Amino acid sequence: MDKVAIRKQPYNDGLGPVFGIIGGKWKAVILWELSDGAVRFGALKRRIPQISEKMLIQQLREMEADGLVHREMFHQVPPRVDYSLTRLGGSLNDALTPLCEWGKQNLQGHPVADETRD
Amino acid sequence: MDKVAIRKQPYNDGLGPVFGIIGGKWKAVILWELSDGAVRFGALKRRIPQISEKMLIQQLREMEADGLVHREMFHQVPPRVDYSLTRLGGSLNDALTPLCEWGKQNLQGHPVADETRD
DNA sequence: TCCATTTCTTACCAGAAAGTCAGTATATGA
DNA sequence: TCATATACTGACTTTCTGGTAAGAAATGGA
Repeated sequence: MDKVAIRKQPYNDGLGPVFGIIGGKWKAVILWELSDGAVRFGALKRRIPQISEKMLIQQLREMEADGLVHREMFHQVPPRVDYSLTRLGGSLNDALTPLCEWGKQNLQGHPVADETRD
Repeated sequence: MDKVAIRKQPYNDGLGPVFGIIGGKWKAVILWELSDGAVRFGALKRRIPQISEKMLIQQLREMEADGLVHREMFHQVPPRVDYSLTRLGGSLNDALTPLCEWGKQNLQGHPVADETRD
């Protein structure tokens, strides 16, 4: 594995490191998709259609290294790999739900996320 | 003001847009620093020493546009500008606290945020 | 006159993050 | 023999983010 870029964040009562761990475009989404149990790589890909394979793998690997995600491979052909949340990943997911709720309540139809503005 | 880059996020039960709004290196930190009332630009700068003026202004402007932050200028010389949270910004801050707690409990001494790894 | 103060703007640049696309391995079934 | 499915890897390119440095405006004070 090659050198992973530091995802550096200013410290701030714990919030900085958190964004270091789930910052970026995909991590939180992936975490969310894993919340109801183990999912195969391919299935995960289908659940998040916009992501590229490369990104999905890259993010999963980083999350695995950070102890959020568990990876289990079955030696079959064609190969099968299941991803699931660790206890830590699950707890992070829990900590994320208020934020998710906030989004649902306050960001419906908000221009951010699908438009450009001046 | 020039075209602001879209901060595009994949939709996911509200979580995508949320990261569109507080994603990036500084927003959450700024939000946090505003939690105990209005702060002058200069004071904010001193509270977050690592941030550059350009970034601070840029992020504040985006947060203002997103309705998270209120900007009040006093016509004095030298100029004085106060920033404070809107109700929306405050509620986002609240939604952020579990995440912050999670970070404090689970990320103490974690390599992310101040190191490089392989 | 010249300097300091404060908030902000602009131009430019480096590096990081994310995207595209082609390729690899292996057993199975047609 | 050949295509298929699956989970990846690597090279390359594009887009985005963040950083530095310089300067503008306006007034009061040395």
